[in-house]
This record gives sequence, structure tokens and C-alpha cells, in this order.
Amino acid sequence: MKPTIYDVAKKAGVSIATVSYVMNNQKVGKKSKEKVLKAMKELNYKPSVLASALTGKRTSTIGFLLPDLANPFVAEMARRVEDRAHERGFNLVICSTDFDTKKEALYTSLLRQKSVDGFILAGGFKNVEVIKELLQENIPVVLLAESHSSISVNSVKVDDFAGGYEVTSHLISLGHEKIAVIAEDVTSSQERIRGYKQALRDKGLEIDESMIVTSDSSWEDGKRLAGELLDISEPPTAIFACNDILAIASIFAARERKLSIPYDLSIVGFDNTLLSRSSDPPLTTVEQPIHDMCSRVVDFLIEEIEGKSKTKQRIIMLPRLIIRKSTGVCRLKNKV
Amino acid sequence: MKPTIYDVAKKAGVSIATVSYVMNNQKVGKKSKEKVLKAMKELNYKPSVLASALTGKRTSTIGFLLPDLANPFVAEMARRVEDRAHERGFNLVICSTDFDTKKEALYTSLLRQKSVDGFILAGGFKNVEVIKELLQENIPVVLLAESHSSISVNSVKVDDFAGGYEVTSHLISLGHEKIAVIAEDVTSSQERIRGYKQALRDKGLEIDESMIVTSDSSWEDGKRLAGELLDISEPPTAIFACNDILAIASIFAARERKLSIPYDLSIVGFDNTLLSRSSDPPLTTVEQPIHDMCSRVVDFLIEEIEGKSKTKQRIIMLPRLIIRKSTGVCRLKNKV
DNA sequence: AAGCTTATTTTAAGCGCTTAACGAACCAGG
DNA sequence: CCTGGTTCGTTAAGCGCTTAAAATAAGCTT
Repeated sequence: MKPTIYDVAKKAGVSIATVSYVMNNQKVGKKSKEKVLKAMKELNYKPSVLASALTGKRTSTIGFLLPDLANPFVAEMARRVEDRAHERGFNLVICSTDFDTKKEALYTSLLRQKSVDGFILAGGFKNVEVIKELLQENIPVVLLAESHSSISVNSVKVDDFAGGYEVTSHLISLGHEKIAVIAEDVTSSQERIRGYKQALRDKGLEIDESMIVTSDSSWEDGKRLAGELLDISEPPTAIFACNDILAIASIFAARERKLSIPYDLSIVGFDNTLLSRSSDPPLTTVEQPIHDMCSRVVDFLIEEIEGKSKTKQRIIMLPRLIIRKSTGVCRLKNKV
Repeated sequence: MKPTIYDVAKKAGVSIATVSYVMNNQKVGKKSKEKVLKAMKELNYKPSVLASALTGKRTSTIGFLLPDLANPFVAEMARRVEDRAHERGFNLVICSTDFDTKKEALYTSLLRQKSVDGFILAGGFKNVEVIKELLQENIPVVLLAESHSSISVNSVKVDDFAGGYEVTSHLISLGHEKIAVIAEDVTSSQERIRGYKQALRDKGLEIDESMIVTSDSSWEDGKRLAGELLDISEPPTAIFACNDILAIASIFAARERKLSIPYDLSIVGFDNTLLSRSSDPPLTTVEQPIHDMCSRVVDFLIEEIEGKSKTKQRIIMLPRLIIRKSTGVCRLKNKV
């Protein structure tokens, strides 16, 4: 059996309270302290987090809900969040929600039963009711790469509007005028679309709503949607995909139609994942400062957990356009 | 405050024992049962996992240690494991160990303090001492995509020997005779190398140990090693990388040297990740039955947790060679 | 209707730890 | 040598739940 505090106390010849006090660095006489420490060493004693959490201490565990761990961008975020959390002495319970409000509600509920100290909700967390509930019950929550304007909740994200704006400006500067967007059904995509529209407006180009389509975030759907866009009579000359996977799916759709990239079609992704560097051709994309965002979100949450945070904040970081080989001068430019 | 079992008992007008019994589906009179259920509904009562675990019940939480969550293959495994675990009512605490024996020891220790019900150790879990310790203390453990012949522990993995053999045979059939291997410092790579050597032997080719190099699994190191291999006076005509990332890093190294693939150099990866499909050129690689492996490993662990498993097993699944565009006929063949 | 079973509940003792409250031991001052 | 203030340590209640054992209620028999 694993040793308990009683075993340590007996071995050290003191009461369990004394043992507890030395573990928590409370005032304890030098001699007892030594005896206890010695006993702990000898028994290789590790206190039970369960028991101490039951008395009101933290579990040092964070619930991390994200859309899909298999998505490389998400996985990378998870890794960064994990690193920072460990540095701060926390573990992560990770759950993929698949953008499913039912799962979101289920997992938050389950994790609360397990007494996690707080939640990081990443990507497109949809269930606003759940967030409100957590907030109302004073459970620490921070949103990552997402924000809901309707509620007052801490969040850390990239400036999606700026990202969309930059991408679109870049495309326009290459002569593209008919630019499609393949979005995801999440708030960040909405922001990027806002940026996209603003850029079009600023250059005096008209906005064609039929050029904006929303995917279910899967590779397959991305490819299907890109295909549909390319099959219309006057197809777009550029596609702005709201993540790298959708962008690569678009490359595949284009390839099936014998379109060469960027000669016949320019494609831009988002996230600057490993995928974007190794694809054929390498993707022009938008880098998110994952590292900073994730460290920040963890620190932020822990502040809340420790009750140090005063006011709600929304932290917005700047994205960076990375130009690679998937975008080029619009071939139709001369015709116009 | 969250409602406790006392609140439910009071509201239902019964003792807490009765409430506990209805939660655990013990014999309880119809009337009391209804009253309790009603009270639970009304209070939106959720029992504390902490408290019940303290009395000896499961936490329904699995510790999942893997080398690096940011690696797409690993992330995909994590996703599958997670799915199956959730189906079976378990959550995952995920930790990246970076092949670091210190971290392996630290994280297992931490998670044990948190009373996880068992461990899945994935990828290249190096710290055999830790595994032995877990085994000795009767803590359920299953290895995933890894096995240590020196100890008797449950494991689920692909037949790495067969994978290495197939890759090499494929390359040989294309006329390659000088085939390099970029391995990882893990047991699965050792197996693949065994398969590689066997294939060479079976075709009467000689084995050149200098063609076998071991990376630290990072992209950068893969690229560096591939570069070194290509810079020798009689470079290999094919590279077998032990995972897709290393393969793509090799592509980059080749590209820097103006080598075209597969014309000047054939490259094979392993794992069949998203990366291998979207790279330039798409990679010939080996598919692991991730889905099955991961379901199996979870079921396996849960059997152990529930005390249903009798004997230790090693489950080996078959890999499948997927031929894409990164391998081709050896250009030097005619010269020979 | 007493006596005996059986079905249903309650009592109460933990699980391993924290912490407020209390007590003992010690030292200085008077 | 007694009083009051410190310092260290112990006692014991409690966190929310489980479960063996005891108590009570209900049902049958004769």
C-alpha cells in the first residue's frame, strides 16, 4: 500500500498535523521538521492530491477543451499550453469537442466533477451557455484563439481581423480581384472575413457574398467546397482558406482540375503549421504567435485560479503574413 | 456552493447512505429512489469524483505519456486514444516527455499522486525503471507503439520489423542498393532497422553501418543528418526515414542540394500522417493502423484497471506500405 | 397477534489530508 | 516562585463519499 500521512507521522514520532505542516511549510520546530523529512524520504511518501483537494486545496489540474487534437495547429497549441502549465505546476486534462455543443457541455460537466481548477476553452468553443454557467459559478475560464463579444470573459487571441485584412491586401496587390474565402464556422473566421471585406472595400473592390463559403473544418469538406468554387463559370483567381488544412485541401481540389498553383490560382492558408511549410507548393499563410499566446493564456488562467486577477481582459496579439510559393500575380490581370 | 450528498439527502428526506446507494444502483426501495432522483435533478447534483475516489473508487482518469504532442503522428494517436477513452468513460491527462527519462519519472510520479487509474506510455518511453516500478506496484500500464523485450508488460504496436522490411524491399525492387536510414532513438526504429537489414541480406546486398544514422527526432536534426548523408562522396540513392517528419526534412535537405525527388533520390517516410499526403512530392510511407491500435490499447488498459486481464500480452498489428511519388527507379541502376 | 424472515434504511467508521483551537513547555520579568 | 507571553506540538472536527453492521419496517406464518 502507498504510505499515508499516518505512516510518516508514526515513523517520525509526531502527529499527522505536524507532518502536514511541514509539507505546507508552516512553522515547525527544526528537530521535528528534520525527523519528518527523513521519514518522508525513507518511505518515499507522496501526499495524495485527492485527499488534500477534498479539504479545499487545488487539484493543480486544468481542463483544456479544444476542437480536435488531431489538427496540427491545435496540437501545437496543446503542446505549448502543456509546457507552460507544467512549468507552473499544473496538469492538463484534454478533451476534443468537435465543435459539438453537446460534448462541450458534457466535458465541462465531467471535468467539474473531477474538480479541475479551471478551464481553457480553445478554438471554436460554441456553447455560450456553458461559458456563462462557468462564469456565474466563479470557475476560472479563459478562452484561447476565440472570443465571444456577448460575454465578459478573459481571452487571448490573435487579431483575426488584421490577419484577414493582410491576406486580402496581399492578394489584391498581386492583382486578384475575385477572391474566395473558405471559412470555418467559428468566430475567428468571422473576424477574418471582416478583415477581408474591409480590405476589399478599401481598394474599392466589390464584395461578392457567394465567394464566401463555410466548411465544417474537415479536409474533405474543404476540398469539396474549393472544388465547387472552381467549377463555377467565373471562378475566383485566389482562395483564402481560414486554416492550412483547408488550404491544402484546396490545393488538391485545384490539382484535380489541372490548375497549377500559383499560376492559375493563388491560395493562402492560416496558422503557419508544419503542413504549410512542407506542402506542394509551400503555402503563403499567416503565423499566429502560438508560443506567446499559449504561455499567456496559462498564466492568465492561473492568475484567476489564484484569485489574483482583478478585471476581465481580452488580450490580442498580432499575426504575421508569411509569403511562400502558393500566391502569385493574377494571370487575368492583363485581361482586365 | 456546489450541492453535496447531504443536500440531496436532506431534500429527499433520507440519509446520505440511501443517496449513495441510489447513485450506485444498489437495492433501494422504489419510493425513496424516486425521491432521491427527484432531489438530485432539482439540485442539479453531481457527485464529487474526488470524494468517491478517496474511498477507493476509480478516478476514471488515465495518464497518457507521449514524446511530443506537437508531432502530428503522436497527436493523431492522442486523438484516437482520447475518443476511445471517452467512450469508455475515462478522461486523459496528457504529458509530453520529450524522450527525457527525468520527465518520464516526474510525470508518472505526479500523476500517481493524482491517483490516475492507469498509464498508457506511448512512443519511445525510455525509462524502463519507471515501468518496472509501476508494474511492481501493480499499477495498470500498457505501452503503445513501443515495447521493451526485457520486461513483461502489455503492449500494442505495429510490426516494425515488417514495416522496415517492406520499405527496404520496395526500394530494392526499384534498383536501389545504397539505402540510408535515418532512425530515431527508440525501440521501434531498432526494429525497423532489423527489418531493413534482413531485406538487404535476403537480396544479397551488403549492410553498411555508416548508412544508418540516429536523429533526435527533430526536424532540424533530420535535415542536418540527411544533408550529411548526401554530402559524402558516394551518397545513398534512397533514404528511409523512420517517420514522416524526418522524411520531409530529408526532402528539404535534398532540395537545398538541387536534387530532385524521386529522380535523384528516393525518400520513404513512416506513419502516413497528413504531412505525407500534402508534401511535395507526396511521400511513400508506411501506414500504421492508428485507429485500431489506439482503441485496442485503451480497452486493454481498462481491462487491467478492472482487473479482468489474466496474462500479459503483446499485440502486434500489421503495417501497410503506401507508395506515392517520393520513390522511383534508381537512376544509377544502369551504371551498375 | 406473537414470532420469524426479509426488505429497506440508518448509523457510524473510515478514506488521507487540512486547520482552527487547545495545551504543554519554556523563558523573562517581577 | 508565580505570571504572562512565546513557541511547538497535538487534538479533533471536517471535506464528500462508501459500505459494513446495526436498526427498523414490512411481510408471512401459524
